[in-house]
Amino acid sequence: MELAPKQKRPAGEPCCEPVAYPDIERAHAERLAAVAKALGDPIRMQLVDVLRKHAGKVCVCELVPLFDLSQPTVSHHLKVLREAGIAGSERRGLWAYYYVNPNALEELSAWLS
Amino acid sequence: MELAPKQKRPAGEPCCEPVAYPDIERAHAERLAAVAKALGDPIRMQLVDVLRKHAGKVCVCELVPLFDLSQPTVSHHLKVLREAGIAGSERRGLWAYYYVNPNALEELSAWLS
DNA sequence: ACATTACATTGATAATTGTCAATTGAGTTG
DNA sequence: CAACTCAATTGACAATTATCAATGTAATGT
Repeated sequence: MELAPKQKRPAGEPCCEPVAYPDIERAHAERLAAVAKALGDPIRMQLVDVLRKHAGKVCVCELVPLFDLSQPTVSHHLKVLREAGIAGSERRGLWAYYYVNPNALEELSAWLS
Repeated sequence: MELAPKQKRPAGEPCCEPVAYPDIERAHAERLAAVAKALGDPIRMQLVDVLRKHAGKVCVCELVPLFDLSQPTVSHHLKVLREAGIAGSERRGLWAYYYVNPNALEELSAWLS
């Protein structure tokens, strides 16, 4: 958007120490933001919480009744978590089991602290 | 949405150990999700990163040129961060200085690990 | 007072998202 | 094969969001 040469300070004191660097390279920010975005919904946050508390894998048929949502909607949220790398799934016969991939969460957690 | 009595197992083995609990109370999930949602945009992620790296407060006039975005758009993102409790601002004369409120990030970070 | 600067707000718009009903797909049982 | 079960996908729709241009507001400088 070309907003480059905007530095016409009003003669008075400058606003602050010279510059603030965008250290974090864009790619990293995008990756972290993607994970955060996937967590940015209360339903998905609860899904992750349930999955994490059950160290093993949890059947979708157990997850759906936990929420006042249609099965397709829960399925949608699980897909979002999958695509963000936060959750993984595994089919076993008729059922699908979901689990949390701790790496994705650690990545964000590490950056946050 | 009344999807309660859905437990008609197909006679064969059950899908998994009885239940998965929604331990996390909804309010907490909503709070955490709100913070995550605010971080769920690459621009805001970079804004937070810059603010954090500059322990002090950073002038908006330094933040705007870092992005290929209009000043109102950056202002919008800063507002989102403010409303999520992630950032705070302070006016000093003509300028506005933003800073990160570490508590908000810690809250999320703590839950993540 | 008037012009200028910094930032916020408003209004508009295109893109994204959360949700459901209906359907599809895949696996199991009879 | 036919009937059934679990989960994913599709299509539709309302709500939210990211963005910009234009305007507003408040402080500063001349």
